[in-house]
Amino acid sequence: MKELTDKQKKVLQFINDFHADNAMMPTVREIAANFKLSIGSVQQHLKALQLKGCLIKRGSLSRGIDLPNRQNFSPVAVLGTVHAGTFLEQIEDANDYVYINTNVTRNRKCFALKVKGDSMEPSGIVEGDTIVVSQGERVYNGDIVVALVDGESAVKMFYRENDRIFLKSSNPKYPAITSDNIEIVGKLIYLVREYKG
Amino acid sequence: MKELTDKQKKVLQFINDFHADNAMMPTVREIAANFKLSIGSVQQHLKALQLKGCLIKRGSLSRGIDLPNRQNFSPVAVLGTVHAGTFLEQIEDANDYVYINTNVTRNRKCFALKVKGDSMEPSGIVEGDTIVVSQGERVYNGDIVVALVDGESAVKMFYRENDRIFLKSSNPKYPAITSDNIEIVGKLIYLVREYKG
DNA sequence: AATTATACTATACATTTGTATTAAAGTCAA
DNA sequence: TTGACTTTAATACAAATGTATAGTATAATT
Repeated sequence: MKELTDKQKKVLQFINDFHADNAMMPTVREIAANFKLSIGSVQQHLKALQLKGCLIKRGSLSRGIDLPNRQNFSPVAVLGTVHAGTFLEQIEDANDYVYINTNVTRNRKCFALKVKGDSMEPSGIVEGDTIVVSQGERVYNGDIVVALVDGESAVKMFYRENDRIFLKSSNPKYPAITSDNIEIVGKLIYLVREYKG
Repeated sequence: MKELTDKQKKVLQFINDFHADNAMMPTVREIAANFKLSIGSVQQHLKALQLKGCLIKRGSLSRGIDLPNRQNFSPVAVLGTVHAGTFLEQIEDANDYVYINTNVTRNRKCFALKVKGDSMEPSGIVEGDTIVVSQGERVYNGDIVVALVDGESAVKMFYRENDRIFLKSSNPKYPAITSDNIEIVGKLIYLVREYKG
């Protein structure tokens, strides 16, 4: 990316802001109106930004500007609650979503869960946290997973020793779990926490 | 919001997905093409969705669909590292950003920091976490804050007792801090953690 | 039977929007 | 000065897009 002139920076900034506010890219004329410029002048700026790699045109679609470093977010459904240590409560109508950058969710099959309990507290997972779980991932010793043990689900650290799976809480007051009937649902890939009040 | 028909749900879902993928709303004809429908049919669906409050039209702009529950994200700059317990390292060029829903950042002045150290581990804040701090907030006992103590910065729990401020680590191996020269920089409002590998 | 809501097609028209062309003036470095 | 680049304007045209109209059909409700 070459250096941008002041005016080019301002135009790029405006495009960015406009998109953040309106969820759509501005038209040539909307940019022109903002800076009190002519259409041709804006065309020139867009052309320069394109040459410098800071802007992409999508054919001749309307509002067809795109930004190379655009951030994309996709909704991940919060499907239930994990009483970290024991059960998973399924939520009936999944109207709750967390929005995760597609850089993270790319090519993955994900869902999210609300955490209850303190069994993973020393790993930094506390009550109220929302965890994002990716299904069908390869898991290694020490990974944090959501697993089904005899039909009940929990968030635990995964360990395989001599072909036997152990699920350990990071909080020492809970014992490690092992069973012939353990199914790994998915692996933790993301966590968000909102502090309210 | 009234009940949506199956077809209306599908159309709404497509609009949502299209926007997530392309950062712009689809045109009437793009929707029509996706479902192999006529323009008029799509117009009908959009009209119904609008009546049911699930969709907003912005005048007669191109791609002028908007969604009432559209999620907006704004960049929050990651300004440095907090060696949770001691220093704050300032990062020179802030090219790192976290994107936070504007529902959270609304009307706030925020910045973000990378966490190092384990002094807040029992509160679920561990090394590598990115915390979002809001400046100029009113803080109450028990809130987690970023504070300057004699010029050095740290993430701690805030307590005021008899007009004296105490900053406590949740990890008991660190002592509480008190000083005549404590400045509260901001209050923790959000935390994100990405599990890599 | 009449009404209402849904679902769909086909076509025409008006507006919005991107693009091309031409022209002029300013800046900066070789 | 020349030349390259930037900045700006005015205008015209083509493509994309929203909107309106007219008509058919089905299902559920009154």
